Amino acid sequence: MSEWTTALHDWNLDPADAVAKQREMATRLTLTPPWGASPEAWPATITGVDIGFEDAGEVTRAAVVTLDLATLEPLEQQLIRQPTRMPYIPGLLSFRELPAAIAAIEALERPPECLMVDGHGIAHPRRLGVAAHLGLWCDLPSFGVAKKRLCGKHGEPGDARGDWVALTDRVREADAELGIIEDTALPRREQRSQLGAVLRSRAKVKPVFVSPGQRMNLDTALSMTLHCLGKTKLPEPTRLADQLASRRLKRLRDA
DNA sequence: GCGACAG
DNA sequence: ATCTTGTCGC
Repeated sequence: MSEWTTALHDWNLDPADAVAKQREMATRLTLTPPWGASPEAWPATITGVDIGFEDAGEVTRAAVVTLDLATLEPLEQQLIRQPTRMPYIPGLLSFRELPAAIAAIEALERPPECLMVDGHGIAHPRRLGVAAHLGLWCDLPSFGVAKKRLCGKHGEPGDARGDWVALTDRVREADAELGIIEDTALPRREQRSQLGAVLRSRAKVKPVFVSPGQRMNLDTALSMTLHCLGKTKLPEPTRLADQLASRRLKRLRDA
């Protein structure tokens, strides 16, 4: 894991180059979904993506689970294991997790139509969290559902499932182009950017952070997340990918 | 200069 | 993320 700077597909990146690459890629994001916030126009499936590790991080495990979006029944799943090539660096998570995630997605027999990723979408310092990066790479609508905040500020959402508050951040480089500055009429000094939502997915449980990725907006990402909610804090696609990627399931009852 | 910091 | 059992509470 010492030569992690050497190759990620066709990239040859050290941290500074990765950051530059993120700025460039954020430029190519399109926050317009092919369908709206109402279920009638949505695709037939949604694919949950998550990454886990073993051997003190030496091995990366990428799991993808495709569910029928109407019934939330699992249709197909893939699990890929490969040597880890990069350490974890806050803000550069996608460079560590994407190679394996992409391999898992390519292994799917049924082409994914929409991706729900464990992590952030544009709720990232340079607006390119894992979900956005992966959606851009696959050219698929994508959004992120993260368990912790990476950047931005927010209040406390209400107690009921479905309650949410906005996650906003100071305006950054890509924001005008992305169209996420909430009030362009305000003095530059007071402008804020709309990154996503802090959603109470389950009563009395810490909220999750929902943010759009590629070809997606907050309304639709929120609607889809709520629609995919089962009885737990995490929506089904991500929850299932999570238990697949996490080694505990394999240890307890390997099947 | 001092924190904060997805998985 | 991961190392880890039982346990308190809705």
